[in-house]
Amino acid sequence: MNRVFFERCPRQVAADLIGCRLIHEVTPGVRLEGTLVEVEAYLGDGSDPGSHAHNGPTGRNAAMFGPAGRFYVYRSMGIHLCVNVVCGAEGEGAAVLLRAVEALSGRERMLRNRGGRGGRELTSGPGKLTQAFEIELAHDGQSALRGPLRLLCPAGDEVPRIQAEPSISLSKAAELPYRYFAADHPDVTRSPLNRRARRHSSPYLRGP
DNA sequence: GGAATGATGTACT
DNA sequence: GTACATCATTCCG
Repeated sequence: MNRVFFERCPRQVAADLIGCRLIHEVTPGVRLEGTLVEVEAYLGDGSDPGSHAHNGPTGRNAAMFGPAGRFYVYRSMGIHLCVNVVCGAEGEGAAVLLRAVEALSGRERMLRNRGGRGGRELTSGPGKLTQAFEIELAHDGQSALRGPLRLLCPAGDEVPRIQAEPSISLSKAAELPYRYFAADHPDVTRSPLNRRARRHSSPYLRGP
């Protein structure tokens, strides 16, 4: 995985990210690791009304307009943090939101971070995974290619079956954004939790 | 199982 | 003031 990987269309990046690893080396020797099983693409160039970048750069979304391959971390609904990877060309404002992972290592520490909520509730949502992985606002703008918090493509040949779920209608856009998830992990997120998905009764990481 | 709601920070009108 | 790229809790069946 290199910077060119992220300099493509966010939908291609999103599809290729499924099955990749999210790694957070909190301190030397303490390593949290998981497999990405659900992401969501946000297009750039003002073409995605649902994107934080749609109305141009602000203090919060500045990282989205920086070079590809860096994290964009922001506070959602006042309580939770969400983490994206910046994609496309610099200044384009494209990104992929990391929505769910399957925990691989450091599960006990994640469980503590999550206040004891484990099982499917451990990392099955944008706010949950940032809490479990100890992702903070300080990671905003940092590289996703190297550093304590980073993404890694597995060398193996385990290529998960990918499903794309076009969110057929945001109130503002026709068919954006796009959610991608590993079909092999239908249980990682609960059924529709966010209002938008509920409103349009679109399946939210439901099994085949 | 599914639906409604409060908590809470920030950007923006 | 309003709208959110959410989550946990509390209802109801």
